[in-house]
Amino acid sequence: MLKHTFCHSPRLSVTDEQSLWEEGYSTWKDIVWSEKLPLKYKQNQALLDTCRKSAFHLGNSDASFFYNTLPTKEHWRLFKDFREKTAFFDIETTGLDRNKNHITTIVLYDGLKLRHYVYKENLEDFCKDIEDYKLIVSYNGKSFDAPFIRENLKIPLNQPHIDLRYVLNSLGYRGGLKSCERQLNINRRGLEEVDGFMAILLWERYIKYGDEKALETLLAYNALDVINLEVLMIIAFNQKTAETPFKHLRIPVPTAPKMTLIPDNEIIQKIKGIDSYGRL
DNA sequence: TGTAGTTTCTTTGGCAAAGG
DNA sequence: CCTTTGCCAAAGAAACTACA
Repeated sequence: MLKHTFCHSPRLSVTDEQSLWEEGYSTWKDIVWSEKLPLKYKQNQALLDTCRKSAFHLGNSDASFFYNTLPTKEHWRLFKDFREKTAFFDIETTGLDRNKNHITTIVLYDGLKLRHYVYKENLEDFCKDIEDYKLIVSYNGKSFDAPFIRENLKIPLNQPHIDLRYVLNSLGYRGGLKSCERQLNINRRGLEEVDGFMAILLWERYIKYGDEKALETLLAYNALDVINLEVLMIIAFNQKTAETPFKHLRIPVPTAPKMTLIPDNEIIQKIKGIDSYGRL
């Protein structure tokens, strides 16, 4: 998708880009090799420069160049070109306030390998593992997960970051991650009843009683969220490209990876209905 | 070529939504 | 509970057009 992108050039809107596509300018090459361009003087100058730079930066696998020049609404375009270097991630915490609460677990998924990190066990390993990726994807992570990680783990976490909340929102899907999954018929396989609040209670149970099954259930929930992020990203990417002339960019939806973390339904049922003071 | 007038892009501010 | 972001409207800054 990036090779077809022109709207990261100064003074060039997505509408201008649309008209370029309609006039037959499909890729950066078509601009660079063209005798004369159909836009206004300053736009043409900038566009020529942008297309040359873009070819260079894509050749260098430099995601930041595109991230910094594209309008935020168009960040989804980075996905296909940087898919091999993309990490999906999600955190669970003891609450929403990052001054009072801390991270309990993190799950990291790159489409092949699923890794998890646990507070006071191996949480810090996340810091070096995430460095291998050039693009990170989350749901509402720009305002929640990423600032929480920066504060808690003291890392910059400054990779280009696609927040699916806003991508899905622009496609008409709103109401939170679980709601988006339902609208798109994405399965939650035995974890339908777990939510962020229960994640706190599962963690408390693990800490209080050393209940390993509670931790595994929490990690299974955390992992499922992250696995579904990839599916959502691909569906969103396909719907976005369907709005352009470049439908051949469609990505097949992957089959779910095998899960070794097994949620414990007995614990889920037990915790369901407990209020924030731990009473039934 | 210089400048007024118009179009187009960018910045600013207040509001609502989402995460555990 | 708190923070960040996108959205939308309005104002501001650039750049383009027309005309003498």
